[in-house]
Amino acid sequence: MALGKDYATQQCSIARALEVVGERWTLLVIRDALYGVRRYNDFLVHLGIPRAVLAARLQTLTAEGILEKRRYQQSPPRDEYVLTARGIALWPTLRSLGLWGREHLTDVRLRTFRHADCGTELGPYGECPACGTVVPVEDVLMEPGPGLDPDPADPVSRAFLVPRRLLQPLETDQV
Amino acid sequence: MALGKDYATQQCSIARALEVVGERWTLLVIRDALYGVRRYNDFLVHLGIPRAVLAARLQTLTAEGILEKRRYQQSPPRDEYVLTARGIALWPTLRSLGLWGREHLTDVRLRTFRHADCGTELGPYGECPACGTVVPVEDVLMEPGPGLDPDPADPVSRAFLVPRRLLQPLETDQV
DNA sequence: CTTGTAAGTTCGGTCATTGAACCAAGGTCG
DNA sequence: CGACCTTGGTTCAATGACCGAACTTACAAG
Repeated sequence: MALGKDYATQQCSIARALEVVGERWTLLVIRDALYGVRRYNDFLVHLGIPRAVLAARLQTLTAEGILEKRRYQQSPPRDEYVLTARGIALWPTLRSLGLWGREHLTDVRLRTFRHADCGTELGPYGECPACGTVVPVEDVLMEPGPGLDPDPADPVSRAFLVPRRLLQPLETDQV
Repeated sequence: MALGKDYATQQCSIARALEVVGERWTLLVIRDALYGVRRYNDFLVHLGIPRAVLAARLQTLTAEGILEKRRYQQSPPRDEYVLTARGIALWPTLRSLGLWGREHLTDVRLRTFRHADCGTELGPYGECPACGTVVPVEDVLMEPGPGLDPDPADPVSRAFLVPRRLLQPLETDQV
């Protein structure tokens, strides 16, 4: 556990949140899940995470109600991990964290997020400045930016080179 | 480092951000800095963090330009750590993370954040719904909520039992 | 019946975190 | 003067987390 009992003494919802999502890799797993990744192997190749750590994180996130494990084929038995409402609710946090990283650290535009209905680029908190509304996560269009490697090694990164809606299931087989 | 070279291969500003602020304790140090904590000892007692880890985090955050070390008295020489603009820019991220934690994990209202000018409770991203503007961090009033321990052990937590503006320097000596 | 795939588990080595003890520069008290 | 206090650290041994590689299971395809 990232913080364990230490954070339990903290009377703060930020500390509580970090107990759940503050471990290494966890927020990146959730990010990938928002981008449409659902399968163990896709997380694995896209994140470059050790297998044991990925298995542990998926289990913790499932236990915390952020991901849901569901069988997507019977034979051979295969499960996928899908974000719950609780997990999807982390989108504004990840959006603002990514924006901070872009503005204060990288200075390169790697991805652009737009309101799919009107094409307007999202504001800092995931709202649409044109429509004046909070955009539902499934109506966010993720576009590749100029800073991205045009020929990445793994199939998941390749799938992200074309505009996609958030939460739209990734089908690496069909790529 | 939280993610080290592993994250460097990720073409993503979220991953870059987590390289800098994703290590254990780091976001809680920044949270405390936003709440007005500036001194080594105040961070220490309020967070319950090991001394060596605190020293390491303060150094990293200073090197990354998120905190600034400044001398606040000459004799004996004493330094304090103050947030830079880059550090203050993490407020929306911490605000949305805390809100997520409150809504999805704790269900108890530990603190309330208001626009100091008009008393309206802040919206999910730190904006003032009444004024329709983004509230500057120093104009955010932090109020204790009913879920807080009314008699905490450390003086920093005691200072937080009374409404305070964010970034207002904590003077534990005067409490 | 050999090979392949998806989703893991196991394991030895390395790296980070922890808590306790120690250090140092300068006060303050008697 | 000498003893103790405060602030802000450093050092160190023990524990725990993470890492990468190898192995496992369950099934399908050729």
